[in-house]
Amino acid sequence: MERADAARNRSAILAAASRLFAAHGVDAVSMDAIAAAAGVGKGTPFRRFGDKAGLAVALLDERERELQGRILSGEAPLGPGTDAAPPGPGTDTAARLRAFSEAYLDYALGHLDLLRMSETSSPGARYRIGSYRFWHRHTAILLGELGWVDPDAGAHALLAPLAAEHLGAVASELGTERLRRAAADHLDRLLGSGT
Amino acid sequence: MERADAARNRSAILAAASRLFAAHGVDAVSMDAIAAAAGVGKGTPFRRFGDKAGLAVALLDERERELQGRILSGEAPLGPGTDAAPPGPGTDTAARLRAFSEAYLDYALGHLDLLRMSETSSPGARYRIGSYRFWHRHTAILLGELGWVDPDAGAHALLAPLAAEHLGAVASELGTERLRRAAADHLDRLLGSGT
DNA sequence: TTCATAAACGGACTGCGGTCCGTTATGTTT
DNA sequence: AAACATAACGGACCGCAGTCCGTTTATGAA
Repeated sequence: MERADAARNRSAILAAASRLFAAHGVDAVSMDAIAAAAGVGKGTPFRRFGDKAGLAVALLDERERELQGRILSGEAPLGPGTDAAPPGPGTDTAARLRAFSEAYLDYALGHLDLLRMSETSSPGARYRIGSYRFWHRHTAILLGELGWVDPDAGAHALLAPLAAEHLGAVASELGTERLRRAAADHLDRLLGSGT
Repeated sequence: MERADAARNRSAILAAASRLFAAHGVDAVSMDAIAAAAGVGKGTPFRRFGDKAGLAVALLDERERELQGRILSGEAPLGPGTDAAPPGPGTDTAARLRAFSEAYLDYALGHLDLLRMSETSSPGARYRIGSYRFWHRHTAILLGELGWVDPDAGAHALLAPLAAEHLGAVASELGTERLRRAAADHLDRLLGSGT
């Protein structure tokens, strides 16, 4: 179990990081500054969170879990719904994918800079963090239900345009409204719009 | 025009970088090391290429231009072919997109680490470099010919799974063969496989 | 209460990307 | 050929992410 001082420092660091990120932007805040603001030594944030990306992940954790909860056990179309039947061709799998894409977009666009920090700090970071594995697994399962040949690979391809890096660039070039419409169109084309 | 010493240093730096990258991998080679190996001061590579990503772009330039040439004026299906007719619904636009995807995959998988360096150094780097604008423009034009509602946004979405970061992660998880098949499948779904 | 142990701490340290500015080379003009 | 203007140079310098290790502190056992 976690020692008392460790727990105290963890929350102090998270609070300081949250405050400084909101005030100056994620990129403009150094780990030194966070440690100083939290009243801890420079090494502590690294021991606690690994690196700056890990800190971002920890800050995103709460919102993330909420979305994951809605997916796992929330209402349709995002979640499985109250339907007692086991998941299968009966439920509208395509609708669940569409709902996921929209919900994820909402989540991501609301925390773009934090998400980008969590995904782009080290090479391949995005694909290693737990949350990506979750989104990937969820997507792959649904694609499997739809009969895709290689759901794992398909899920990666489906998630690629949802990367923070991509969203940030496209949103700033085309605006979020066009981005949302394009994401919906894209999914319709992949899943078959009418089906 | 470029001064003689500048030209000399530029090629010395490119040669040194190419050699060191091949020997130790892109990430393991510092700019200091490149400058030292090229026999120039530490500031020179930065003045010449801006940053490490710019150096990577310069090294990719030749291969890149070759592919761009084949697209602009090469044979079908990648290029417009010898067809004297103006581009339009007559030529097989979907086939050109498929050919582009395959050719780009070959190019990218052959230089993954260099490409990743060029795309992920600074936030949004990928979307600013000239070559991305080229691939995007080409793709958008073809999507326009196919009657897509928002070809610009569609092109971004189509290129997202071709990002170096994405290719690297998926290739190391699923292998290049599965990756290639998945990319082809993905495009088939987006364009309509039979059409 | 004391003690032992292991966890946590903190700040000095390293290496890197990138900048700055006084110095030097280049090529042009007279 | 000499002087001039300016482009290019080079290395000291900065800030940051991340590491290391001697020191401190929490905690459970004696």
